[in-house]
Amino acid sequence: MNARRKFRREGEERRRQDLIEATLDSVVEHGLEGATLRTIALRADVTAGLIRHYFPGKEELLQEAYTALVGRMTEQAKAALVMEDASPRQRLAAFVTANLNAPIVDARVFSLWATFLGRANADPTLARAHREGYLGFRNEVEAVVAEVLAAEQRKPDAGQLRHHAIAINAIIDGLWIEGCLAGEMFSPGELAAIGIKAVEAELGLAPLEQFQEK
Amino acid sequence: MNARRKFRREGEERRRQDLIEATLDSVVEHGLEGATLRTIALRADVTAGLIRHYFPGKEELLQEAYTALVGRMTEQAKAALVMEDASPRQRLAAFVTANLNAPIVDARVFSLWATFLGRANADPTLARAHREGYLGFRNEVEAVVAEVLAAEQRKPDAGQLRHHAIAINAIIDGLWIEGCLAGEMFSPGELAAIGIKAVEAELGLAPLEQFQEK
DNA sequence: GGCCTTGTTGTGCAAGTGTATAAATAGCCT
DNA sequence: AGGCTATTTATACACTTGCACAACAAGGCC
Repeated sequence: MNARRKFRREGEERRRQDLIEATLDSVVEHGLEGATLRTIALRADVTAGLIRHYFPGKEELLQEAYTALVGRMTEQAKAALVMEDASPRQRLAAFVTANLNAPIVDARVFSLWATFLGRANADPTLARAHREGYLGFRNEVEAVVAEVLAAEQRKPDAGQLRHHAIAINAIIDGLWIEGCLAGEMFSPGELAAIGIKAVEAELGLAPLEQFQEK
Repeated sequence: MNARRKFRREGEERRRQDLIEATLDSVVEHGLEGATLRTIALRADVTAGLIRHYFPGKEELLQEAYTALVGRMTEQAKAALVMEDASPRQRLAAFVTANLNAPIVDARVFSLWATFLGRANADPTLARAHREGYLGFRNEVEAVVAEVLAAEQRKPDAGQLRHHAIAINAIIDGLWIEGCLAGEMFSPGELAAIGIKAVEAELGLAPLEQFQEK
């Protein structure tokens, strides 16, 4: 007597995205291996069998989900750089600020980032996806740094530029983690302020309208 | 005719440590949920049933493993601070250097760190273990920073001190991650050099025997 | 309106999971 | 030497997992 479940046919792209989103949600909640096909399907309001219609297997689904996550993260981060009519220094500050506030500072995103990255050394596919995202990010940083220094009439060589980019990248990453893991320990905007000061110190820029301590 | 497997009785503490080590190895290789009791037991050269004799269940085993990991990490990190006959500034530099080289910079440790932390927001026990380790670390940083600045006749207030500690912590964490994930992209000692320069810039210390760029 | 493609469901299955518990034996104590 | 006990093995069990496949029906097409 159990009637068969009603369903609607969604467009292929829509379904795939829904499944990926449900996968990320499940991973946040239950971990990588703990996110089962049935859990994912339940969250996508679909039965488990359907997943196999869109993805060859669980592994591929997870990989696509991670790729989508990394893509979204770097896209959001870099979006802060496209500002018209702004000095290089303002753009750099805006970049730091954007990366140290919501939605990039977010416990859910961090959970996903850490969960997937934890398996990077055992899964070359994940490792490569991360590497590409990371290098893209760092290149963006390096480009802005070059602009900032050029505006200050300074001509660092390639090695110095690279070191600045690595350090600034580390500052942003480190503060991002602190914010994601313990957001309530910081007042709004505090992380961004710390980040901007640290970045400017790294580049040897004189503070603008602020006084140095003492 | 299968003879029963031979075995030796190990001391309790020894067995517990072996099991914890085997657990960490399995987590690195297969992930949190992928590390099954049988895998762990195999690695510890023991049968699965024995685990239940030392730990109430899998969850408790994982928690103890994580606690052991965090303890080892913070212990190693802080060990670099106990130096006799060294100026505060030298101690700070040694601290940064120690944290940006092996064995702290290590792909396996990073994998574990990320894997466990990925579940911190869903598992309060893990979250607390991390929080305690992190705060202890940051307090150490803050103490050294205070010494360094005092030696330079500077008297930052509590807020400035806190901000410096947060920033320096971020620098170390961020560079640590870069080193763990892409160690081969950096020449030996390069990360430590970048870190020391960034930290000194953050604190507004004049470089010692090096020239500024340009 | 009826058909036909294919997105979607439901069921089945072998392998593997954590846990429980009985059976064996290693090694200390007297 | 021989027993006692706690450590260790081995087996059993209920349940979940990823995957395979057959049945079904949603919705475009003529």
